[in-house]
Amino acid sequence: MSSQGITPRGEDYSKWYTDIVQRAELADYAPVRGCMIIRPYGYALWENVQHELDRRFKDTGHENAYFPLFIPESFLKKEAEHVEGFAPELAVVTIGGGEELAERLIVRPTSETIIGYSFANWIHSYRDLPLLINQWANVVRWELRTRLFLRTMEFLWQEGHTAHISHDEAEAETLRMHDVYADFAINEAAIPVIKGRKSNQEKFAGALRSYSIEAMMGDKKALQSGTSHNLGQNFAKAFEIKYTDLNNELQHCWTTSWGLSTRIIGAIVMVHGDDQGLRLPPRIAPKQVVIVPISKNDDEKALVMPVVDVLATELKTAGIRIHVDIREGMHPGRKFNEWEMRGVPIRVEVGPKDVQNNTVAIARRDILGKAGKQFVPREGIVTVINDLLVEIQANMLKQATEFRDANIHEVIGDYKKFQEIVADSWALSWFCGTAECEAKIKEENQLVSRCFPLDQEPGEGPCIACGTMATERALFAKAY
RNA sequence: CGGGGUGUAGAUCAGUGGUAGAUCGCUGCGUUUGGGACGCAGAGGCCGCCGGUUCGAGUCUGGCCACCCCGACCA
Repeated sequence: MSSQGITPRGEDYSKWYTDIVQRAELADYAPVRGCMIIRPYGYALWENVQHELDRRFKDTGHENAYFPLFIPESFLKKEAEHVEGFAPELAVVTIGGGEELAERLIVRPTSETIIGYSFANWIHSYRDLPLLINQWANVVRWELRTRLFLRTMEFLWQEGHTAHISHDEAEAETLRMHDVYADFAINEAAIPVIKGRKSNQEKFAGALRSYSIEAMMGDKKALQSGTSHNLGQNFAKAFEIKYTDLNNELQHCWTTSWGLSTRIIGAIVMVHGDDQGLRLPPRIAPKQVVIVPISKNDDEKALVMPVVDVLATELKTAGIRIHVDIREGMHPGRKFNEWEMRGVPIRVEVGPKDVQNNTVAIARRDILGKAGKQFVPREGIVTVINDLLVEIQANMLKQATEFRDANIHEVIGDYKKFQEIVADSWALSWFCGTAECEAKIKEENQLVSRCFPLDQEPGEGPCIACGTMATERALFAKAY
């Protein structure tokens, strides 16, 4: 049976994750090394992610565009750090139409270079700035080890690219999009992310500064799921993205880039999933409500179905994403388990007793068993469901937040304790951020700093690695 | 690329040198349906690939390949 025998979440986390992703029909491995087939249910989830992000990008004034999959090798080589950072993970096309190519083509690992080329052509005057572009695309990185959604050779994402007249404006844009990601993660995906700045060692290849949102998975590992980069003038200089300012002088632009990928779906699975399977936050669940009609015979069916139809129409009209499970010959219990496994937030049961009593049974996915099941009057059902969807969304965020907070520990100055903490959870410690200290921690704990959280109280304390006074705390955790 | 595993039905896996198996799923018919129903019938296999030993190999053996897990690299 497809929904039986799920590996419990605590037993073997990797196995549980792969199991859930495949059984809930989000995605499968493709017969191509490290590549993924996203199934309709998984893609519907991604479409909701896209919708919510696009809605925000519209508010921030970004426009969608599309750039080529193939990038001339020479483009990548124009920015030294960038090519160095990506070189090991590039897929390169050397033959086209049976002929060896004069210049090799890179399958984009990200589009800064080809977009930089375009920006150089589009921007002439300060009046053309800021230029705010977003692209929905696939990219390819030749990863050594892959996992469904979390790391695949090819993945889908959105990448935003902008150009500005000053460093400060570019920095403001970077932080604005950083906020957009955090807002999306917290309010749509119910993932309580921590906003932070990457250390110099961990920042994007070619960037001045990188910011990320960091989330805690169910096994207490960290997952970086949305990054924003202030690229300074590095790419502008490499691609000659220049404008004429008010004084008729040529200036280089200041550019940014930021991206969020299908990896967020893996995060949703790992943050919210339980022993019973997937749990999807109502706001992005492809199906928010599943209606299961129950009838023993044709008479009962004739009684129940008209009520189900009315109910379905009411909910659909109210803009709720519903599914009516009319499969014959499958017992209700089986359907209940299947939809729980697929993470649908609310199940509505309609049987002869309900029709008689003018009620329906409502079961919520965030609270399983009797405690989460109630019989409510048919009248005003839309309001009840709408309120419950909001409540479930809030409860899932609350549960994830409590779990996260219970597993972050502040460690000051005590390296031994630091090592004990990071072996199993997250540590927040004063950190000087030098390459030497980063290397020491990596060597001795097999992990690097996740970020310097923003919005921290000013102060200073001894760097956890070297003991010299540091002015910022960093988060440390094992990561995907 | 290092360390550890696994390759047998759609899935999960048994299989002691001697006729290829179980459970679930799938198809058909009937009975069922408020927490994973049942009966009967059926379909489905180059036992990862190539060689060796043997009268005989899913089983022993050599090589190759693929996949999974733990690292290194990374979103």
